[in-house]
Amino acid sequence: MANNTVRTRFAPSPTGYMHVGNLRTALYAYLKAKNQDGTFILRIEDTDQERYVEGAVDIIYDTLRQTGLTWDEGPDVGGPVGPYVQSERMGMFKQYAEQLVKDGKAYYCFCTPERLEKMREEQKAGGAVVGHYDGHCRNLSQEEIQKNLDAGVPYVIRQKMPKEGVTSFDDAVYGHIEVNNSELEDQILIKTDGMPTYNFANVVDDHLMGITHVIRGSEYLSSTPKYNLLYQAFGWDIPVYIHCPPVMKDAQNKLSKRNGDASYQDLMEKGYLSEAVLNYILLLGWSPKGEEEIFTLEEMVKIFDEKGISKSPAIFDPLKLRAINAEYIRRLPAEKFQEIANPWIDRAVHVEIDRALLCANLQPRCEVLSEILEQLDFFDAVVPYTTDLYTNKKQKTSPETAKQALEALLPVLEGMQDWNRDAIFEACKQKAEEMEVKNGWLLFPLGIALSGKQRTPGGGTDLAAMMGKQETVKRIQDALKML
RNA sequence: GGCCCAUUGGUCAAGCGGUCAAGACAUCGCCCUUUCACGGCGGUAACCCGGGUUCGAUUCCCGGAUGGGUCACCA
Repeated sequence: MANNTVRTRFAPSPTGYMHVGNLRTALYAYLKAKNQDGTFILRIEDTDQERYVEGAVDIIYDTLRQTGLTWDEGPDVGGPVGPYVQSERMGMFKQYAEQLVKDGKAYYCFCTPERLEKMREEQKAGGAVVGHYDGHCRNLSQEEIQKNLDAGVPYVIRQKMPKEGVTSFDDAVYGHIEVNNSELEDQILIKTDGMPTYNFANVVDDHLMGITHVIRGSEYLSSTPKYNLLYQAFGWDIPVYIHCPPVMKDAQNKLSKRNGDASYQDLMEKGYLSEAVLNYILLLGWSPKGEEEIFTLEEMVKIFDEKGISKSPAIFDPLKLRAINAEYIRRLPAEKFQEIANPWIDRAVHVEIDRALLCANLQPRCEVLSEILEQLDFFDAVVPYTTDLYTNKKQKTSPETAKQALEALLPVLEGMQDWNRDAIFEACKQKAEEMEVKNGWLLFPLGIALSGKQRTPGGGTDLAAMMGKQETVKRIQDALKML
């Protein structure tokens, strides 16, 4: 891998399921790297023990692997700038903060939580910016500092922020953004326990790992100036920022991890295809140049351009996901469809049927694999129904005509030698011609008799072919008894 | 509340001073048809509101409204 190329990272916290918003961030980071022939890095940010969820790291691995977002450097595969698990990097941050203290760009702060609390109350009463640290320890004398240090007074390390002027940066998505430095407070770099704050660790890690493009959610937009002030304090190169708008559940609420169907795992269980999900989230907040919107991962890599990322939040639309999933299913080679449909068919059907023929009928009728279950509920046994199902205006059928139709069909079918789809249909069609009736008049009732349903994956003759002669004849005879 | 950001049909969105304002999903209708689908064809449907700037604003500027984000010894 060449030097100087793009290096992006996906840095999730193992705090639970992977929802589509997270996955989209990973996708974009992967695409950006690969589009430039760069390196995609996985870093696990597991320092929040409070929220740590058992097994969450595996979910991250599994999701990225299943979607094909393979990382070039990461906890398991290693790499030149490891370790890639943040908890294993904890020891190294304090020296960086102390370097800043030496340079006069940061300072020890011995303020107690109680004093901070009191300070905030006073700010509320006065006119000062509420919440900002008042700089109490910013100018302690060397003697005072040493005295406190010697006495073992707990302290944090804070960065000296400029009090005037503006800090600005150019985001690849949002453009030029600037904030007044007076809005920024002296941020804590190292906590009382000696551990770095998230922001600090993030900057140091990204720099040490040579990240050139930081791709993350827009919730970081307003803290980016703080990040940049840190890069500047160290004299490090500032990365390119690509902030992505949030994925919403509706106009008001972000997609929540709690909401079941938002997670990748749940979508898989519901019978969505991994490729389809990836394709949908690609389009959630990003638009391609042309009008094609179905892409393989390889194609995505080729066409991805962060300029296509939109600035406003996008609402997750399950209907569109379904449509894209349906498109993927339809494009599957027949054998492949049968392969992935089989487990679902197994759950619904326990008798022998012609699965190849079934699948040929199922494939265009199935938007999500889980639908297979309800669609095939009539194979084991006819679904209980009433004879008014035979009434169909368009086919001009009724229970009475159905009786005639089935009585006419029964001997035809009983006389079949070769029991296959085309032969059955031909024979039935001939019968219809002979009786001078429309195919539908004759065959619509057959479907009802065989299934007990008006909607089935395949017409009457298809169902007959699938379930076999014996079962077909039996079901017609049973149906006739009701008429 | 301060600051930052956003606002095109129901949804995702193209647009980047002059367009009959793309496309996709959804929806409606027609065709095809042994049900239902697939497929094909067609329809309905949008620039948040005021002011400017300009010969001309969806596009640029300023307000307002609405929505989102952010203001921790959490990540």
